[in-house]
Amino acid sequence: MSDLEKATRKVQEFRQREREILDTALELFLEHGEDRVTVEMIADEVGIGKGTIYKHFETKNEIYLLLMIHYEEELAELFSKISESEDQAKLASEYFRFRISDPKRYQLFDRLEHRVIQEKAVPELVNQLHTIRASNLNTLTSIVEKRIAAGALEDVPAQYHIAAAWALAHGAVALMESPFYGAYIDDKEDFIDFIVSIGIRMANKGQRR
Amino acid sequence: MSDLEKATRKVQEFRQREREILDTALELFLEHGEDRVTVEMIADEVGIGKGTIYKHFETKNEIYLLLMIHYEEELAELFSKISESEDQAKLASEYFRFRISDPKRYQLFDRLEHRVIQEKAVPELVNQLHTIRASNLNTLTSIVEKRIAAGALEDVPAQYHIAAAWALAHGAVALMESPFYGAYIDDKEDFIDFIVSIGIRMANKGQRR
Amino acid sequence: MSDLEKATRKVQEFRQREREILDTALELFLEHGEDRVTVEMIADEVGIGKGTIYKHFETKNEIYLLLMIHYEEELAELFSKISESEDQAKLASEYFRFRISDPKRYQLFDRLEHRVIQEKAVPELVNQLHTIRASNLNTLTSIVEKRIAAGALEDVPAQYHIAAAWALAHGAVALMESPFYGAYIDDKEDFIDFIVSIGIRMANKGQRR
Amino acid sequence: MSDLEKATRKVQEFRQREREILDTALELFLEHGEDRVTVEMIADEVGIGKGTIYKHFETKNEIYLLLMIHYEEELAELFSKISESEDQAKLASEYFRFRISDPKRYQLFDRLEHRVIQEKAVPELVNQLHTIRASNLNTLTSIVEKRIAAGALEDVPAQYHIAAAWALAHGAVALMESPFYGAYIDDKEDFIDFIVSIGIRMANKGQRR
DNA sequence: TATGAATGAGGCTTCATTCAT
DNA sequence: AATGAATGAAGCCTCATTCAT
Repeated sequence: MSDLEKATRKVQEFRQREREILDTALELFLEHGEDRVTVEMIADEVGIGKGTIYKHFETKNEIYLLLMIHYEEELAELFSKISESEDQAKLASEYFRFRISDPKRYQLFDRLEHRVIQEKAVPELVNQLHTIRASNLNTLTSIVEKRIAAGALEDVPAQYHIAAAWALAHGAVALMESPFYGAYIDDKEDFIDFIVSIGIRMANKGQRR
Repeated sequence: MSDLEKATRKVQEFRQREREILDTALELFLEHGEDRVTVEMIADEVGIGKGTIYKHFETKNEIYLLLMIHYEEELAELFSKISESEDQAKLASEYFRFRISDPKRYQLFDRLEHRVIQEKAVPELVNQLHTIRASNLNTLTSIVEKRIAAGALEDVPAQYHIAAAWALAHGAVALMESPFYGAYIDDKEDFIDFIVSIGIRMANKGQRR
Repeated sequence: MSDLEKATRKVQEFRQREREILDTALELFLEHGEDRVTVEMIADEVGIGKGTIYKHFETKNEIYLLLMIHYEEELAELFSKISESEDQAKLASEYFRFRISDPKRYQLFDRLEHRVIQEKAVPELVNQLHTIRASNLNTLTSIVEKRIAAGALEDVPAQYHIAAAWALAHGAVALMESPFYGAYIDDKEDFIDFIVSIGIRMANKGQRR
Repeated sequence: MSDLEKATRKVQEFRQREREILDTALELFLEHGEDRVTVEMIADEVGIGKGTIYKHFETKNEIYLLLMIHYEEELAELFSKISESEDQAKLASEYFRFRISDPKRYQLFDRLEHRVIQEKAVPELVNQLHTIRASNLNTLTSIVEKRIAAGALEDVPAQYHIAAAWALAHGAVALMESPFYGAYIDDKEDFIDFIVSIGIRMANKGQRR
């Protein structure tokens, strides 16, 4: 094996390990709650030393943020795939679906963002996260604007459509995940259908006030 | 003053102090974030000793829960006032309005509940909280059922109407409070109008799918 | 015992404990070197818990600085005693003597100051330390100026006399304390006499260059 | 190129690299303070791997000591140059001048020596350092003894002359380098002249006590 | 020989809770 | 009842050193 190949492999292994740490951290955060998970727990679970984690990430907060950024990047990737296809109308519903698809993760990130912003930690990464998000939202906005222009959607600012959908999805997630409110709804499948129908209705044919 | 009067007064003072501690704690949590607020900070702000707080509450988690319970009790009180009046149609919108009225507080409690349940702390109080909530929801449910029966609302399980409203309110709060998404909406007043109109529409005239 | 007395006693005990921590810390620093002494060691030696130390001092650096400040305050006290007496000529030699009297402590503080300034730690306390020092130097300066005016000392800026004496004392301390250079001098008593004679000569009758 | 030449070159390159590491380490220690400089920083600055440093030096303490030894060797070299010349009277003043010429380096080594001795690290190198120093001091001592015999210097043990000069130089360096005391002297050039004149006086014509 | 990923002991600090007064 | 000093478990992070490649 050439030196170059060796070096490449090393770099890949390093990246792989990083991925492994992040995946494990996410799992543990979801399972035990972010407060209960220590850096040492993550290291133990991955099967590496505590110090190794700090070769990859400067602080625990950086782990939080990288997780969030990856999430937002997944979304961006999804968007870029759809954008290439002809059926751009799907974009909005895919966005909605993605946000709702892994509610526990979504809620975790919601809490983490609050915490990280509260502590004013790693502001560069927070900016990066927000930049990606903004880009995703822009993509979405332009799609929605086209559909408004085409008369398919009520003529309010495109942001309103998106924000309302976001809010409904966010709220639905919170509800289903809540130990209390989740139990209040018996047939979740059916309820989700109901929510989706609302989402569609609220976009399409509203007559304000 | 008789011994009884004295005792009564003492009890009242004790209650008053409890109220004061809770109010101060809430203020501090909202201002600095629940993680940054120590029991000592609360005691200092109230002007009492740290130990005194532990005469009133067994743990810090108990403070969290009592705050949440009070919130839910306020809501119950509001309900009982409205229930006496003839205009029960107002109930749903009042519920909605109350939930949205102090978004920071609402979100704080949302985070606290997650934490407290995660840690399986003070389960009796969690139960109590959930009992009050259930009662409030029941009140709400029966109102909504009556209105469905009267043909004023779409005929889906009453819970769906309530849960959908809850979700929309919850999501709208999260959106407006988010440092990122909040900035995405320029004219918040107008957006709230839009959301409210959706809330009404989604209850009234839906034609599913 | 009245409540006031009780409170007073408590405060005194608290002060006493603070003193105890500082004394113990100093001893340990001198014995094992500042790098080897952990906060836990200090706590153990005093016979208290680690956390208790942090009721008295915010950081370990604060302990360093308080120790230095106390040292400088001792010196100030000595000065104020002498200033009241008629024989102010003694002041300079007392200063010299004090600086030289506990060489290990002096050197410890020298190292600590370097470290603390390097780390830009607790700048308020550093300022406080420097303020006391400046005051001590001012006292000294005015004495020396009077003696220059009286023709007892060579007419160079008073600071030169003081700084030269300081430098000689500082150097002598370093020399005696050095494991290597200290061994280079057999009869330390006699050497110190020699140094002192230099100190006197250098002040009195110099003809520059 | 012959194998011998190759080997020789390799050895030279290895030596060169060692020199480079030490130079870089010194620079970094002076710039950021010895506590803040990690082995990794040194390696990065030199542009080599961390592990490579450990091919040259067993521990970080060894780096400290080699730096100090080189310093003392520079001094020895200076001495050997002067010793060959006729004007041996210059020796003492050159010693003095050398010690004072790079005060930051001098102080760094002073701190490092304390630390290394405190930790009882690499005692062989400490011995080596002290051996070179002793040799330098011996050279110096014999010169001074000749000048005493010639009546040029006061008749006290030669060590006293040397130690006094050392102490004065050491103290002067400490004073000028101190963030506090350094600021106490306005015109440093002039003050150094003053100190030097003292140095001369204290050697030449003293009348003890 | 050169590398740099991995290690883990060790240090500082925080804070909910206890308890003697 | 009120106090606040004392506690110590627990967490984050650093960095000299090792070792497999």
